[in-house]
Amino acid sequence: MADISDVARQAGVSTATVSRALRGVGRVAEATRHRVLEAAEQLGYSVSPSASRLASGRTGTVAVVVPFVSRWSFGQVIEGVEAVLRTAGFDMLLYNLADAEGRRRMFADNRLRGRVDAVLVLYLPMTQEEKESLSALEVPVAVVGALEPEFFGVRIDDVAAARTAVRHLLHLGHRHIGLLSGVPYDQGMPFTSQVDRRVGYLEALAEADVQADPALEAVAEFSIDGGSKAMTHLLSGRGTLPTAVFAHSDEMAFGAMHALRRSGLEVPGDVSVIGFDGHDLAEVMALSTVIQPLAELGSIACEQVLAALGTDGPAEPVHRVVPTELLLRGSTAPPATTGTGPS
Amino acid sequence: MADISDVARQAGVSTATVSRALRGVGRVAEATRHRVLEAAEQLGYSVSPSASRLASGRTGTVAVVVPFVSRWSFGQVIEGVEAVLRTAGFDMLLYNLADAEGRRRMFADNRLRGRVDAVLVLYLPMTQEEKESLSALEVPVAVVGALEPEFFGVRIDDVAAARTAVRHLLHLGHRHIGLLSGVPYDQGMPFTSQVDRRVGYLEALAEADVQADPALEAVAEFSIDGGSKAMTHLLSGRGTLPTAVFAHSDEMAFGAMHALRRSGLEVPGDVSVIGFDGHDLAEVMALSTVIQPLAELGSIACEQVLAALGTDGPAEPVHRVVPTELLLRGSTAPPATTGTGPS
DNA sequence: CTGAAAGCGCTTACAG
DNA sequence: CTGAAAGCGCTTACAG
Repeated sequence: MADISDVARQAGVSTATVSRALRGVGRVAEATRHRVLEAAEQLGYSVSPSASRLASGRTGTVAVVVPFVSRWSFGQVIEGVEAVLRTAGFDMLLYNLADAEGRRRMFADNRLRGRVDAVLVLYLPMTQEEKESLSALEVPVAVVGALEPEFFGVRIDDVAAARTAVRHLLHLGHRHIGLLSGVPYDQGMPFTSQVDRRVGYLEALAEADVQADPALEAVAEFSIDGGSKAMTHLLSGRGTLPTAVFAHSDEMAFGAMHALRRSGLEVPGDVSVIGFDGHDLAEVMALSTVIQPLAELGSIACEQVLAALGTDGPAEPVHRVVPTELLLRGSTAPPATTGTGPS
Repeated sequence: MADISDVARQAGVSTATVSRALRGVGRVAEATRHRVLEAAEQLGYSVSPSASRLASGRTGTVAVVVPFVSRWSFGQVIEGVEAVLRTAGFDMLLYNLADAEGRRRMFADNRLRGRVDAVLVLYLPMTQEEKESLSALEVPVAVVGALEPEFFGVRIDDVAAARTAVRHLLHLGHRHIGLLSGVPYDQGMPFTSQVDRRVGYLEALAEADVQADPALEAVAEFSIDGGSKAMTHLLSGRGTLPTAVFAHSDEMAFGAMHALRRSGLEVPGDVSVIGFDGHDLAEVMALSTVIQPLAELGSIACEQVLAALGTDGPAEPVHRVVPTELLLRGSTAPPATTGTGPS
């Protein structure tokens, strides 16, 4: 491979000029620039990323840290991030935490040091230590799904979104509303979203003077299977059966619908179901849901750190909250007239 | 940040020894190694990736090139890749082609040069030029979904898998079997899978002496919406209506089921549907499908290139075909007794 | 607008 | 087993 000195020789200039001409920085005479470009073209030259990184300290790379790559909602956010990155000419390094060991490697070992110009953390509750380890990187960090004072951030208003969903069920006449709550992957820290969506649920109930019933809450994984298990748990409970459930994700809602049908119950005839996310398949499943703009959350976070990388970037982390939308489909209806729900 | 010379000084050795001790290569006395490790620990030293790359020529990074990050099946493959990479301590650079422009940037501009030690290409039909651009990288390349002589590769036997699925429909008594075929994202080159699955479909029909009917084939995007459109197209055709359809992906099958229900047709009462992939939601949708081990395809491809990176790696590209499995659920049944399908 | 030169921080034959 | 030194290929003040 030709290197920068080959190009310099061919163009009859110094390597410094080649570097400037190729990157379009500094003052280079038009004619000189032209000669350099031509020489580079002729020699099939492309700059060595490793050398450029070492000399400049810039990597042209952004890390995206996710709990689970293959979960639908993360795919959406990643897509949003990727589009912005691609346009800006940045590379994306994807880190899947997957388990405690992966997590340790990422934070404790400071895996990211020197590898990226910025970090995007998607829906990950972090300990104080983990946050400090990120701060120690001294690069812009944006969090999707929470607003931390020390980082950029973008999220939806989970309390409001959940309240709206549950209000709708209340308006339909439901009084026994179950909550299918998701837990973060390591079962350790609950993430803001989980807590907030529960708060919204409780607020809506309180507004309507409906007594909250702990027996109507079930916690499980953020997945089809989790939703199915949580629903099954509620159905097998000794207490009141719900006539409607609010799930923390559409995938949980799908699992719940499946569990209900397996128990011989109809949606929405016996139990109404409302989900959260705006999954591709929600339409096919006729699922009412709270739509959140996942790809946009990713794009915004990405733009935040990219802006911070610029010379006139913000000095302080910027935070942003984006709106959600309740989309009603066939999975929600008034409760059966007996008002007692499925027997 | 402490650099390698700080560690060397602290440990009372040369930087060469620090480098060897830290990486565990070459001969280093146990006591020396110990002192180096301790010094590095004390100083909070971590090697500069940029410097290490420049000096060694290795990046510790593998590129994964996909047409669409957020499609379910790619997420599965990526997860398989990622698990292997994480264990091996490699980073993953994710490139989403998305459109012709992204594609051009990847191949023509040789974006990958100097950035990675190996490349994994997922389900991407490539032109001769694109393949040459990959070869020019002079790093191991593995393709998932096709077997190219010049690259490592892993795939399923699409012909056999499709044949098995269609045979099942034939055994049930269907004679008018539709094909919902997927097209690659840029509508340009058909990918091996698409072609092969159609071959399997035609072979199964031929075996059963069933005349293939071009009016029963529809081509659309590999998505819910694509499946819905393709199904709608078949239903609105002037020719014979199918009593069963074989879709190239579960997502297409979901879309088809949706389209059928919207037309007042029942699955499998009026039309049987069989999908392909083994999607998370296939169980909830009661979809019969051909299960392919997507994550495993990713892991295998990744292991192929990682092995090639080792000193005793294979000289020639290795190819592998993994088995699929037909899983029957409630979306397939014998045709209505009239034998003419939905009216 | 352009060049000489230092510097980025490692790795790796080579010698001993 | 260990070290001196070259080399990896750029970028960037600094000077002119």
